[in-house]
Amino acid sequence: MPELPEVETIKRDLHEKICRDQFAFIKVFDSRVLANCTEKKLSKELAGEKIETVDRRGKAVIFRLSHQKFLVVHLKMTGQLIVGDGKEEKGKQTRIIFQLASGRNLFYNDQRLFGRLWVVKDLKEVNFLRAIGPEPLNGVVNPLWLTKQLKLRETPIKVLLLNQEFLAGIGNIYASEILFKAKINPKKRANRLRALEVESLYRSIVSVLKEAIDYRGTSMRNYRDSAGQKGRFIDRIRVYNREGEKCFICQTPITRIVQGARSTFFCRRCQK
DNA sequence: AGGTCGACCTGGCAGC
DNA sequence: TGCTGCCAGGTCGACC
Repeated sequence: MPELPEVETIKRDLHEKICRDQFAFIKVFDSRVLANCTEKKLSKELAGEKIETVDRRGKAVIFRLSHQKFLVVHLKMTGQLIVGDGKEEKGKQTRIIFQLASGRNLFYNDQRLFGRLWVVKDLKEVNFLRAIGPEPLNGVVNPLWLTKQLKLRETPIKVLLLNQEFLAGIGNIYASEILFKAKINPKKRANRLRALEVESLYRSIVSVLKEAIDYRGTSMRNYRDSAGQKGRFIDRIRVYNREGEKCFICQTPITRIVQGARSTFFCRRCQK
């Protein structure tokens, strides 16, 4: 579910709300979400830990704690991190409740149980963080870097955008949206993009992700922010999940294809 | 090296 | 109403 803009929204809100608060008591309702520890170990490791910062890397939320320790949360498709004032009831999908010293609760909800949490001393202990590519919005990624990287890849550009070892944080919604904005056919091989297309792709990656952050993400189905609110970028979506509906530019019906077992949406006329 | 597919799960929705 | 099948924002590992 949550891609870079959704996770960034959650990260900013959590940093604002619970930074400097402290974990008090942790209750686990489904231990399948614990990637590298038991309920007992999680409670023991976190109890008394102060939250120094809340960060993001790709689609993961990273709580930096006192005593050189990190809580890493990957929300996968349906995970949510929601802050309550301490009076809210546990929901059907609540898998963990973190009670904070301030009396508030941090809920980890996850319908499909794909999400995972790690407690580590070193972020390199988390496999996907070791292999993850650069952040698209932090200045490392630029047209020159993109040009060099694309030259090395024969894979269809849509599939490459989903590869987290290439770039961190882009998922299925934004991959389609970025390529629509850049007017690039999702089936086009990465190394076949012309200089102008690479330039356009770079600008689209940055502008689509930034705009989606401004709108606090996209709520297709399950996504909610840390207050349980939906993201508003759904109103700015141009192609995702719009099969058969008219392209906003040329009125051609939007096409759905399958690439790497995932749906891709695009306009046959605008994206040559 | 790159691709494709199934597995991991629950639940919403369309169609019959 | 209720059943079946399909689909879902992510990733991993097996296999070709």
